[in-house]
Amino acid sequence: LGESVDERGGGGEVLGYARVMTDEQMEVLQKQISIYATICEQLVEMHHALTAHQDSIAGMRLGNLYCDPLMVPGGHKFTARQRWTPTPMQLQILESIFDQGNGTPSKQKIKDITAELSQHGQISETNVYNWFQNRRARSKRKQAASLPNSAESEAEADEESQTDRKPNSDGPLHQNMAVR
Amino acid sequence: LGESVDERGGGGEVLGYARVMTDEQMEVLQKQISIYATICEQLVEMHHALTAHQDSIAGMRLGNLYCDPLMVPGGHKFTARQRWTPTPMQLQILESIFDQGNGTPSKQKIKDITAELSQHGQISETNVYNWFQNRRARSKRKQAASLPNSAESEAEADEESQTDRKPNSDGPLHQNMAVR
DNA sequence: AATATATGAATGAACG
DNA sequence: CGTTCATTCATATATT
Repeated sequence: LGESVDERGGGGEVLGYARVMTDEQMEVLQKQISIYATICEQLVEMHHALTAHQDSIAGMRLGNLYCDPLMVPGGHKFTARQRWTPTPMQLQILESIFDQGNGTPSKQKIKDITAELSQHGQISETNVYNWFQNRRARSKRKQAASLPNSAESEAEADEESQTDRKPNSDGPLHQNMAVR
Repeated sequence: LGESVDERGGGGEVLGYARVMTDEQMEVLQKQISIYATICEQLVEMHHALTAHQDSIAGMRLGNLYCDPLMVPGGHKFTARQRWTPTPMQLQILESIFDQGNGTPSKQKIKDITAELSQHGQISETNVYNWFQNRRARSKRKQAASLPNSAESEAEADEESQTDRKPNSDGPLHQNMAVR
């Protein structure tokens, strides 16, 4: 692990806000992430070890426990979800695949990916397919905001920025902490 | 917690280096951490479930590892994200435009509207876009809830489950998965 | 304060 | 593929 936060100041054309972190803070952050990474590794390992023999522990799929940390102090109870929701693990994997560049995966790729992801929760090929479609589409739709204003510095090519706060989870930044 | 990340040493002079992160990077980081946090939560939960019958409740050995200075228990964020709030003036304008019927605020329209509204406060095209999306969707839902009750006297009895509607994911339907 | 509701934003799925 | 719909999540605001 390690690495983490690279900086891309971009052409220096950072619109919107920027926050400043001291080295100490950076370290704390990295450590934090590192700790999670380690814990996850160990837990996953443990999981595999534990489920190696009795792999059918009451259908104890990690993916099936969607975290439903909803408040619901006493109102509803958990209703089954009608639409697929990627587990964090699945998301992690999907995201990393997406970041590897190669655009929309081929049919075969989809199958492979689905196969792998299903180890982390229920999922279908359609889900994967849709996910990539959406990811790509939304990632693209992001250039819309800043085109009329070309008066700004133009350092690199693929620098996108936005005028106001338009937080979008889309990742222009290919920097996912590897869990390894 | 962790308000923002700046400030340190009151003198106002920063020793050492400081790095700058864009909002996007912050988001990526937060998401990353959040994912790990969630995965860990679930794994721990699973661990407990797995070791439940083993009288050694010692499943807590892991517990000591989590140190979590930055994380907030509720959401895994350490920075609060502010969301756009329309000013009364903006809202009024939006509302009137909405009432004009044009259900489809085309891209160009959005730009225009945004331009106009920005004279009355901070706003982005995405905000406008979202606003119309929500407005329409909710206005639709409202009427769906008011006129219906026709034949369906509904012996009902389902606790609160309006659950099954779309058989979750797996398998069956595949739309045309283009192979690119 | 604690809880309830309104509403901006995120996103899986579907449409053309 | 780009756009749109439907549902959900999270936060701001209102209510007790």
